[in-house]
Amino acid sequence: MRVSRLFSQTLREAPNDAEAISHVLLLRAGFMRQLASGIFSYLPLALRSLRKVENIIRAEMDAIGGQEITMPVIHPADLWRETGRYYDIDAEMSRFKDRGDRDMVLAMTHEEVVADLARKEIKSYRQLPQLIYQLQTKWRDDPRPRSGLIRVREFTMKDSYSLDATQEGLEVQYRAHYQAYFNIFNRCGIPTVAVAADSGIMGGKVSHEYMYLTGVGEDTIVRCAECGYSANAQVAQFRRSDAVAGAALPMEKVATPATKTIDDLAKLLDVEPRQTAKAVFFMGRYKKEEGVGDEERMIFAVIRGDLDVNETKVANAAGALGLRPAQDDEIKALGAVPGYAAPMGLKDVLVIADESIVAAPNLVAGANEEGFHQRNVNYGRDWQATTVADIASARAGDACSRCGTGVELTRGVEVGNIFQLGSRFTDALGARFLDETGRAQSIIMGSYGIGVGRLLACVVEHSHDDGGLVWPITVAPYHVHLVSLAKADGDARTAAEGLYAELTARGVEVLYDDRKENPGVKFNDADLIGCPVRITIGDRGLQNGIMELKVRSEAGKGAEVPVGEIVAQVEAKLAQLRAAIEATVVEVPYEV
RNA sequence: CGGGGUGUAGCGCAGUCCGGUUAGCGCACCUGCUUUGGGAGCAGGGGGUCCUCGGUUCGAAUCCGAGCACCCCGACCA
Repeated sequence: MRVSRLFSQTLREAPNDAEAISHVLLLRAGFMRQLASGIFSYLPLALRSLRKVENIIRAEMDAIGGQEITMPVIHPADLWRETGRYYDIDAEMSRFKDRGDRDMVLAMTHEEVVADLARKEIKSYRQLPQLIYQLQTKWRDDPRPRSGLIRVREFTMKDSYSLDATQEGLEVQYRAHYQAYFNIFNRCGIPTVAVAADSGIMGGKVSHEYMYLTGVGEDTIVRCAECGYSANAQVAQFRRSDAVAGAALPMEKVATPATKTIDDLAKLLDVEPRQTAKAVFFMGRYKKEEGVGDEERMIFAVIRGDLDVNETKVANAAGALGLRPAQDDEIKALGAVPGYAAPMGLKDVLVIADESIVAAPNLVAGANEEGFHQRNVNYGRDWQATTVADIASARAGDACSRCGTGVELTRGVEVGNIFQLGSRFTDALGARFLDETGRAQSIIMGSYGIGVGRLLACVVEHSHDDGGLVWPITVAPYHVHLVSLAKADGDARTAAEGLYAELTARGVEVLYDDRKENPGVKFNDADLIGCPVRITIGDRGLQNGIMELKVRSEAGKGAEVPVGEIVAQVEAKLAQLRAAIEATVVEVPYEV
């Protein structure tokens, strides 16, 4: 491709509304342009890189038996009603009517369509297992797109779906994805970790998220350096510190004016925070039926005072689709006193208690009266929870649930996820097969996603410098950026045109800067666009019989290469870069 | 949805507080000449619903009201 003919232009200055480095560089280098919040056009350079990512994904999916298909972007709402997700999912799914007044939705994922295909196509155990996948547009009306391609509303996702006769079969396909995903991310040049995750709207039990660790990430990951335990903070487990032991004492009301926080309270009564009980109120959203608004229920979460409540865990324990903090007037409406709420004597409230509460005797809890607390509150004797569960958030330094070492918290971007779905969707849609004995059985499903654009953004976050992008060879839009310093016909131009033609003929992808620009402009653009290898051809070098070959990722001046050796040296360098990436593709032990 | 911020040429910005010639600067773009190995120089030139609608006023980019868009933090989410 000739730069003079390239559709996009580079920008000297970044648009003011770009903050994340991947966003800034992809805009400046002319890879993409924003149309609306979370909606982007991908220009020729970006599309080339995206296609390469997609082809890496295809190769790995095909290698584990995947068959590529394409499913519709627009689905009839009835299909989503059958699985119930039409009601479970809120405004994130966009809905509209077609001309026949039929309810339709924009696809945010494809479990429903796959289960529908399965019920129509799969009749016999002989047809199983299957693995189908697609690379296709998703629309998720995210309330808060941000950071360029890291979180968008319209995006391309690779989603694959496994269909199996048995749970064991599902696990085989799940493990195949587990490794294939590492292969994909490594080939794209980014390190990732697989972490235990919440399954969210997918349901199911086992799932992993693949995290690229970076400060710009929005997910918090709990990791143990000692034993390797890693989990999304939403579900991360840890060992709670011991409670202060003692025989149960009689309850005793004490005046505690103006103690809205646990710290104030502990100080006033001269106890440790872990000797108190903390109450947090949420409104939980429950399944919405046709034509009816959200049904909300008050949830009262109780946890030991030294711990923090984890909303995802509370929602799961309470069976709610989502939570929001309760307002003071909602709390009062139930007869509780904000700041002094007691778990005792509440009615019509779902009480979720953390495991830490049950084992801790003689806690200080609210007295349900402004300015008063109760001492010596004991679980079981004085109050009961609807559910006792793990609803605590792990913090840095908390003891690892496996080995007891202090855990670390890091931030990450989720570039992929894998779910063992089981038969939730196939049961809902009646997707069954006949087993060897002629009995109908539910098809067992798994689903597996990778955000292609987000992955590309992570590659940029991982690989750039002050000059711009530094593409791994595997996803670079072009292999070679050929800079011709010639502004008019002459030896340099002839040599550049000749090399461009020769490399292209040999299958090397070349971006050829044939513009009549000053050298500085061309070098800066080459650095910004970030192709792995740059060749510079100028009259000065040619007079000495050399061209310059520089590797983008290596500092310093490039190498002077005799004209006659340039093609061979370029090919050798490209092979070397490929080999370096390939060396990162290794077996990763499977961890649940 | 809550909090904060920003909307003036393709990009970056000034002008707005305190209303008043023809709305300005840098980069980018076009023409010519010169220059030519790390964002060149000179000269000439094109490009604007000053986010939108309404109001105040002799007069609005500027003041008032409403709305919209985009960004950041949070809620939320994959």
